[in-house]
Parts: sequence; C-alpha cells; structure tokens
Amino acid sequence: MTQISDAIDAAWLSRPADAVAPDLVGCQLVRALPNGDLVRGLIVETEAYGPGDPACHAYRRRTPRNAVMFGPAGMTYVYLIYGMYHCLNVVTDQDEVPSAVLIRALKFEEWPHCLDVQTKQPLHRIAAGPGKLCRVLDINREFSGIELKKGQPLWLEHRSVAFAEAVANAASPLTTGQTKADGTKPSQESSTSEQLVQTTRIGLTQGVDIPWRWYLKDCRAVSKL
DNA sequence: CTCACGATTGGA
DNA sequence: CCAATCGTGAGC
Repeated sequence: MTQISDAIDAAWLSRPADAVAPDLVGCQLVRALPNGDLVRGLIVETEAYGPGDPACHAYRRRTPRNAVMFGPAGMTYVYLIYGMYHCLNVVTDQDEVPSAVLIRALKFEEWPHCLDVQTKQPLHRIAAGPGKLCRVLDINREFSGIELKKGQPLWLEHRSVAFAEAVANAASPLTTGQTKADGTKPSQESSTSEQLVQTTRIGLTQGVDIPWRWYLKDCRAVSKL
C-alpha cells in the first residue's frame, strides 16, 4: 500500500494552542518553492500563544497585524521581529479565538540543496530558531494569512507512524504500567523513544511563567537546550 | 504623528 | 554583554 502524504487539516488544528503545540512536534513542515521543489523539515520545537496570555500578540486587541490570529485555524501568521527576522506561526483553535503556535525549530534529514543556504553552520543548526528557519526557507510577511494546505507554499504533515509510536513508547509517569491493546507492555525494548520536554517560553518579557514551550529531548536542532 | 520596543541572532 | 534594524501600535 502506498503511503501518501498525510497533510494536517484545519479541523485538527482547531484546538487550543497549548494542545496543538505539543502535537506538532514530530510533524513535518513542507515548503514548496516557486520552482516546485519541496523542502521538508521535522518540527522539533514549538510554543503556544493564546487568549488571556500577555505574551500573545493578540492579547490587547485585534489589529491589522494580528487579525489572522482571530480567524479560523489552519492559516499562517508571519511577523517581523527586531526589524530583521521573521517568525512563522500556525493559527489554531476556533474562529474568533486568538491563538497560534510558533514553530521554533526544524531538523533537516539532508542538506536542503534546492535552497541557497548561505551559512557555515552545521546542518542541525541551520533552522535552530524561529528566525533562522524562516530565513532558510525564505518565509516572510508575504506568507502571512495564507492557508496551510497541500499545493500552497506551506503545509504540514502528520507524524510518521514510526515517530508516533516512538512518542507513545516514551517513558512517561502517565503511561507506564499500561497495557497495549494487543496485550503487550509498551516498553523501552522498542527501537527509539522520542520524548517531549515542556518548559517556559523563550525571549518573553510577559507571561514568562506559562509553560507553553515543547521540544524534542536531546535533539541537536532545538534552538536552546 | 511620534517613538519606544520586540515570540532574535550573532558577534564582542 | 550588546548592536542591528524597522514595522507596529500605544499614547498624545
């Protein structure tokens, strides 16, 4: 059976940002270049921003810039930061609920040759940060407010079965001791065990105590360890 | 209309 | 530690 790409749809993203953010780690961000070439990067770090959150760009009110965050899930929200870098967000939750997930770092399996990457950094660091990943994938404000859908310049794909199982098998106080449907115990005998780490968000001056950052444990492509 | 500042990064 | 660099939006 052919495994066709499993694109993430708006319905899957129509949940609170802090529920979507951890689920997006391990998923793929796909960038379709103008010439048709595709570049895939594994999402290894995310942060959630939502209503009532002082760090959220939509905290005060709806403005021209943050308007898309108030819209339906499945859209992009890209903004300029410090006058020189861009950050990519995925709009989440129900329509009218201002929220989004910031994509903070990607891991590439191979050097993205179709991109003209001008850096002397090692492969695992070229997209280790929200500004860096937008720079390497050539994402700017022109890409804000577009639909994340196959055929568009950007879209998302679900975790591979192998990755999903690895996360499920990861040691966790909540899952240890449980028994799988087939009667076997989920255990560390499985190949790999990908674990998600949850911490507070980075670079903020407000909402610093909200633990809405998630990243793949021991991943060298994460922005900060 | 003005102006302080930011969900960053790289270099001193 | 600090500068780069400019769109945004809060305040007058």
